[in-house]
Amino acid sequence: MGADLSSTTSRQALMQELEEAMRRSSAQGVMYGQAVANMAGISNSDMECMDILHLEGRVTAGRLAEVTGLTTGAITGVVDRLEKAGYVRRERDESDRRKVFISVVEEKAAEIGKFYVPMQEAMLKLWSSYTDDELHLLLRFANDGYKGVLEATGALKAVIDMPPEQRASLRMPPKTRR
Amino acid sequence: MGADLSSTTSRQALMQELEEAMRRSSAQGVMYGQAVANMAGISNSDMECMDILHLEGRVTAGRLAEVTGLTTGAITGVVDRLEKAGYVRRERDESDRRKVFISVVEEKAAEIGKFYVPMQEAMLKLWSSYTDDELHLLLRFANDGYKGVLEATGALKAVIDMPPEQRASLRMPPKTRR
DNA sequence: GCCTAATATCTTATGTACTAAGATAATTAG
DNA sequence: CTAATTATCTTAGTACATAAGATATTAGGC
Repeated sequence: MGADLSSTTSRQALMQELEEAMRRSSAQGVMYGQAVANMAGISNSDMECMDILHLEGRVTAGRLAEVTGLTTGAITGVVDRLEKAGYVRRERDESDRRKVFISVVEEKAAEIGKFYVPMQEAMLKLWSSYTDDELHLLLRFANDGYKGVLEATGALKAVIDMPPEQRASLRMPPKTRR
Repeated sequence: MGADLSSTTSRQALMQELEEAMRRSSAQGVMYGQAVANMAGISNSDMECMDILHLEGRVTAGRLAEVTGLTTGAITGVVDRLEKAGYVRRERDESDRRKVFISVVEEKAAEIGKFYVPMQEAMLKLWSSYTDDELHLLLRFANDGYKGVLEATGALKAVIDMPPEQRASLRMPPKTRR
């Protein structure tokens, strides 16, 4: 557990502060992303798919559904919009003609990239104030953090398997009327 | 993952790696939040408002609209849903009866809190592997990061004032009529 | 006090993006 | 060749958002 260098209390407070700071900056990051999507005139999901396309390159519609957690029907809509706006192209796989590969139209996508310039500059400025060793620590933190959140996402499913009398009250009736 | 500590190139690569790691973990964090909202049976906006209520305490409907960026009409819907599900209560301000304060029903809201336990445990575990000094560095980083993103969000508005021939293609058709 | 303007929330009409279920089309297995 | 499987698209219905305006309350000028 803790490398308890000074008092336990202050360390606890430190962690609390850290949690809040992380939450704040993360929330602001989400806002930035939404602002970019807005300016580009596409939805959040559309933007998320563009992100995935950049990271993974040419992917199938099914893969997008898998990663985003959206239904294949929703992905059809996403790709329709992105294709119509000129950001991506549909390309049938010639060896398996059921599959549809989605690929980015780089020249057009670069227009979106412009909106990320302020963010990239801010991050660069921020990071340049750290030593290599400090950056390594941050990298380790980010990687461990990712693993931690993944782990927590898995553990979250276990929470649903808790005493049923509690669970019942948490559930929302999926059928609603207006 | 070899680290070349000396050359500028490796520092550049380090930053690139850091950017990607941050992006991944942040995206995963968003996913976690969505999963929690899903399990609690409320929408993302509903959850965001619950968050704000926890941070700011008893706030008016108008304040929620202001912070979330949603219209007041949308907030009416959010509060309707949350109230119906028992998470919040509407309370008219007696000194200005136009205003409606929204306050959390703590006993009910605690049920949502349960879903955050896995995340909190993961973070606690993660942070306990760092020294106090390291945590201070991380805190500084998170705070500076927040400021950086805020700054970038401001700068983003300036990007819209770029050559109009580019902007036109980016704009969303506001094709609503009434 | 009364009329007008301003403020805070809610209502209505409408549009977008989602899901669920199933249709369509291509591939694989028996 | 037929049946099962896989990948995407289509259709019908729902949720949640906006825009504009309705409603209710408060505040200001006379």
